[in-house]
Amino acid sequence: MTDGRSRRREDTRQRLFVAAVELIAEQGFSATTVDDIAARAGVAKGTVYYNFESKTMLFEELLRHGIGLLTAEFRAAVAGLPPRAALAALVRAELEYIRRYRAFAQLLLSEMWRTNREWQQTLRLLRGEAIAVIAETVRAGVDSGDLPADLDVPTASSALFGVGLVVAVDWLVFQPDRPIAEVQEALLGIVRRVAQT
Amino acid sequence: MTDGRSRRREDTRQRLFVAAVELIAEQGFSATTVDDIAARAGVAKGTVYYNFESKTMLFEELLRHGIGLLTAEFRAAVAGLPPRAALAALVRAELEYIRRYRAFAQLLLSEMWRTNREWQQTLRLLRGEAIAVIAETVRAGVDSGDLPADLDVPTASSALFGVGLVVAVDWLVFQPDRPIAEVQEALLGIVRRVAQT
DNA sequence: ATCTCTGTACTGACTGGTCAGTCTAAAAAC
DNA sequence: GTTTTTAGACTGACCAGTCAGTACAGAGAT
Repeated sequence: MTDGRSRRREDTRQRLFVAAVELIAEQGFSATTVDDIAARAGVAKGTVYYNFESKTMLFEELLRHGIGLLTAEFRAAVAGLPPRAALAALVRAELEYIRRYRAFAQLLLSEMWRTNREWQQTLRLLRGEAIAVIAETVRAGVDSGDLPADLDVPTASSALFGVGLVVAVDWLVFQPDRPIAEVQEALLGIVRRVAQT
Repeated sequence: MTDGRSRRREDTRQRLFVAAVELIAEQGFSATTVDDIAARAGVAKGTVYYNFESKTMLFEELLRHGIGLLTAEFRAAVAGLPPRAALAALVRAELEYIRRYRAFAQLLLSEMWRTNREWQQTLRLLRGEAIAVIAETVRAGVDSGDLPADLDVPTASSALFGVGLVVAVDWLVFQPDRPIAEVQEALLGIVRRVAQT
């Protein structure tokens, strides 16, 4: 599993992920061709189909990989913190993630609210996993009295997730010269004020 | 201009707009075929090309039409109001618009942050027109001292626009049974708190 | 009133190109 | 010697855009 052979194969898969995420972020899933992905990754087309079952499966595995990473960072960020600090840590983690994987964030923003696509079910499930971490934190805050008791936990959680995504990507696309630290401050300010009881 | 012939033609164009906006919101621009649009509108494929130069031009005219409407409603909403009331009116107008044209809002959210698409330039321009109305209002608020003097006007304006879009569409897609009035209250609450000096 | 005539709106079969996915034989990596 | 990758020709489905032809409303002409 970690011998030379599979390490090599894992490299190729990573290169294909990187190529696919960039192209799909720019153009969308349908407008991106498998030939493009192979060319950008510097591999032959056959290699794509040696490593992935289909274009759709490549995309689904990409989604799983990307959101899995995000969920893991969310979990690491909140570990052991009290509710209010944990909430701030989540915002920081989300923005840090978007800064590192901006193409994936852009892709998520564009494909997240689609309906009637083959991979839509997968995406919903994964989105749910990431938001569940946020929801646990918000729930803890409500239970401990740190957050307003009448707060709608699932709604607040998904709104928090979406707001971070849209504000950060908007900033990246339309004002790419500005430092991400500013977005982070602005968002933290918003969340802090909103969370005030 | 308003005789039977052009009225009929205008009807057909409207039907094509409606069909196109629904399909593109669900599937995206590239995944939506001209045959699909024609079929949903109940016309022959040739009719699409009789009324529009190309699939891309149909989409661009659709964007112009939809965002033009939004911009007009923004202008009507703020007319004559003092800054803080105008800001609340803008949020209300945006949500009212999204409630009425939910498919168009979904489409906007999905295509807004794309790069490298033929119609991207048009979309940026139109987005700028709508946000300009928000920016004028925010600017007036800063000048009159109703809003913090150190507020970054363009950033705050585009963030406000994007946040309304993402929160409302997220609600519509993932919790469609809930009344939009709740989103409106939640968003107004957020904006009110954030705008506090 | 009926009868051409004319431009407008629309039709749907067809074309040329594009693209996901297949296949092969041989090379390279391990 | 087994796994992974290569290069790219090929197939079949699909799809944007075209075009010759139909339908029909209304505007004179008789």
